[in-house]
Amino acid sequence: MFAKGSGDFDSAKKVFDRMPDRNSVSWTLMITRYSQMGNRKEAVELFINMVESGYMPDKFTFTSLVSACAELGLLSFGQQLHGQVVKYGLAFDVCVGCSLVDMYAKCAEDGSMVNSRKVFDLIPDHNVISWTSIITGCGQSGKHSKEAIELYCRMIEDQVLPNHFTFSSLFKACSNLSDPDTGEQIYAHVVKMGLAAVNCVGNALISMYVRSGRMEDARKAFDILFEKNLVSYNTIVDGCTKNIDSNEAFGVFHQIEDTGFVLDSFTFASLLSGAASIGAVAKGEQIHARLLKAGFESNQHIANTLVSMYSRCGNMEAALRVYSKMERLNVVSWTSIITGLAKHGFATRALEMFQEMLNAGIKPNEVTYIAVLSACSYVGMIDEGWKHFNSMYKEYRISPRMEHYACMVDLLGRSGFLEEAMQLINSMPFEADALVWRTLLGACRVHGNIALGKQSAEMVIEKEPNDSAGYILLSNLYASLGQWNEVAEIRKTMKKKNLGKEAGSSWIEIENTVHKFHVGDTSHPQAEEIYKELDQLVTEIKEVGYVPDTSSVLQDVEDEQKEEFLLQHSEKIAVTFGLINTSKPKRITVFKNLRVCGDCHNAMKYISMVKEREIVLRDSNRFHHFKNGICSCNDYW
DNA sequence: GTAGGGTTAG
Repeated sequence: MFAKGSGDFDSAKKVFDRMPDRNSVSWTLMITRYSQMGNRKEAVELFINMVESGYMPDKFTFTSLVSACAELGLLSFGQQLHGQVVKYGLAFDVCVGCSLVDMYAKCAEDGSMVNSRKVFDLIPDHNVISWTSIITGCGQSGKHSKEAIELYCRMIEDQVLPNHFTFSSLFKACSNLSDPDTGEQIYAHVVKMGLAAVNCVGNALISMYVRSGRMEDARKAFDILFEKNLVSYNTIVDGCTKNIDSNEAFGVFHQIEDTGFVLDSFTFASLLSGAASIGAVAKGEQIHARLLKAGFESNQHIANTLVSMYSRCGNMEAALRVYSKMERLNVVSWTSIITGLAKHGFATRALEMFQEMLNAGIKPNEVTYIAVLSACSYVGMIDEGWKHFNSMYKEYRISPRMEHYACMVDLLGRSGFLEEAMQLINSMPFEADALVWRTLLGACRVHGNIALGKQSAEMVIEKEPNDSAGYILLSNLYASLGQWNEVAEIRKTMKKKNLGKEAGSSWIEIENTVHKFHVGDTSHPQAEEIYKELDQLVTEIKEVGYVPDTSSVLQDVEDEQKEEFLLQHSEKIAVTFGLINTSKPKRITVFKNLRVCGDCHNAMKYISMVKEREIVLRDSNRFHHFKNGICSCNDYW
C-alpha cells in the first residue's frame, strides 16, 4: 500500500524493514520503488541483499531494475543485469525482454539498435508491447526509421493489433523519414481504428505535419483532438515558430495561458526560438524573466536556447552573459556560442572558443563544423579552413556533408579562388546540390566571372527549377555587367514559369512591437515622417563623403531614378524609423530577410558616423555592426 | 513493460 503511494516512501521503507516474513514480492516491490525514485544505488544494494538472503529475483525484479537503467542511461549496469537475466533463464520473457529492448535503445551511444534487436529476436511470443518497444526504439534512434516501418509491416503480418502507442511511434518514424506517403497510409489505419482523436496519436500526427511544414494539416489534426493537453499546444506553438510567423506563436501562447495549463520548459523553448527568428529581443527578455520565475534557469536545453536567442537577436553580450553563467556546457552550448561569435564577426574569438571546447574534452559534431568553417569563411582564413575541413573526418570521423562543402566553396570563392572552388565541387563524393552552386554563383558575381557564373546558375536552375533564386542571381549577374537584354530574357522565362522574386523586407522591434517595412513601403502611419527624415539623412551623409552606388540597382533606368530606388530599400527605411523613435545612445538593431545590398551597407557606415549611433543589421547570412563609420565585417561579406 | 513536444546549422 505505502509503496504505491507517491510521497510515502519512508513509511514504506519502515514497514519493509520491520516485516518479519519478507518474500520475493516484498523485496521486488521495494526495489521497484527505489528504482522509480532514481535511487539506483539503494536499489542495487537491496537487489544484492535479496539475492544473498536466498530470495529468487523474478521477472518483475529485473524489469524494474532494467527500466531504471534505461531512465538513467546506465548502459554498463544494464548489461550486467542482462547477464543475470540470462542466468536466471528469463531472457525469453516478454516483460523482461521489453525492458531490455528499451534500455539498449535508450542507452546506445551512437543510436545503434543492434543490441535491442538481439534481445527482441530472442523473444518467442511477441505481443503489442514488445512490437511497440522495438518500433519505438527504432524511431527514436533517428537512424532506424525505415526499420521501424518494416517492423510494423511484420507486426501486421503476424496479426498483432497495433495500439495508440504503436501509431505514435510510427508517426515519429515517418517524420524522421519525411515520407508523407507512408505517413498517409498509416494515417488510414489510424482512422480505421478510430484513434485519430486520441492524444497520444494525434500529438504525434501534429508533430509529423509540423516537421514537414504542413501547418494546415497540423491545425486540422489539432482541432479534432478529443482533449488537448500541453503537448498538443506546445507542438502547435513550435510549428508556428518554425513555419508561419512567430507572432502567431505568441497568440497560441496566450491561449495556453487561458486554458490554465502550467507552461513547461518545452513551451518556453519554442517561444524563445520564435522570438529569435523575428529578432524580437524584448519579447525574448520577457520570456526569459518568466522562465526564471518558473525555475527553468538551470535547464540546459533552455540555457542553450537563451544563448542562441540573444545572439540571433543581435545582443551578443547578453548571449555571452548567459553562457558564462552556465554550469554545464554540452556540444550544443559550445556550438551555439561559436556560431554566434562567427555570425557577429568575431571569427578569431570563435575559433579560440572551438579550441577551448576541444580542450574541455567535448567532441564537436557536424553542426559545430558548419560554425567553424563559416567563421573561417567570414574572414577569409583559407589555410585555417582547410585545416579544420581535413581534420573533421580524420580526428572525429565526421564525414563532410553538403553544408560543409558549401562552406568551403564559400571560403574559396569569396577570396577569388574560383577554380579551386570548382575543383572541390568536382571532387565531392556526391553530386552538389543547389546550395553549393548558389554559393559558387554568388562568388562569381562578386569577382565578375561571368562564364563560371552562368554555368553555376544553370546548375542551380537544374537542381531547383521552380525556385526563383537561381534566375534572380543569374539576372543580377547580367545586370551588374549591364547586359540588359539577357536580364529581360530571364524576366520573361520567370514570368512564363510564374516565378516571383522574394520581396525584400526589413523589420525593427521598438517597445515590444515589431515594425516591418517592404521596399518603398508607404503603408506605415509614420511613413511621411520617415521619408522626410531619410531625405535629410542622405543629404547629411553625402556631405561627409557618401556616394550612392547605383550599380547596386539592378534595373535599366537613369541614374537619377536609380538613386531614388536606393532610397526605398527596406533596410534604410527601417533604420530611419529606428532613429526617429529611439534616442542616443541606444543602438539600433534591424533585421532583413535577404542579404544587405552594397549601397545600403555603405550608407549604414556613414549613418553610424553622423548620428553617432551603433547600428546592428542582421541579414539572411550574418550580422553587421556599424560603429563610427566602420562595419565589423570589414566589408567582406 | 510500450509516447507525443524543445536547443546548435541550412
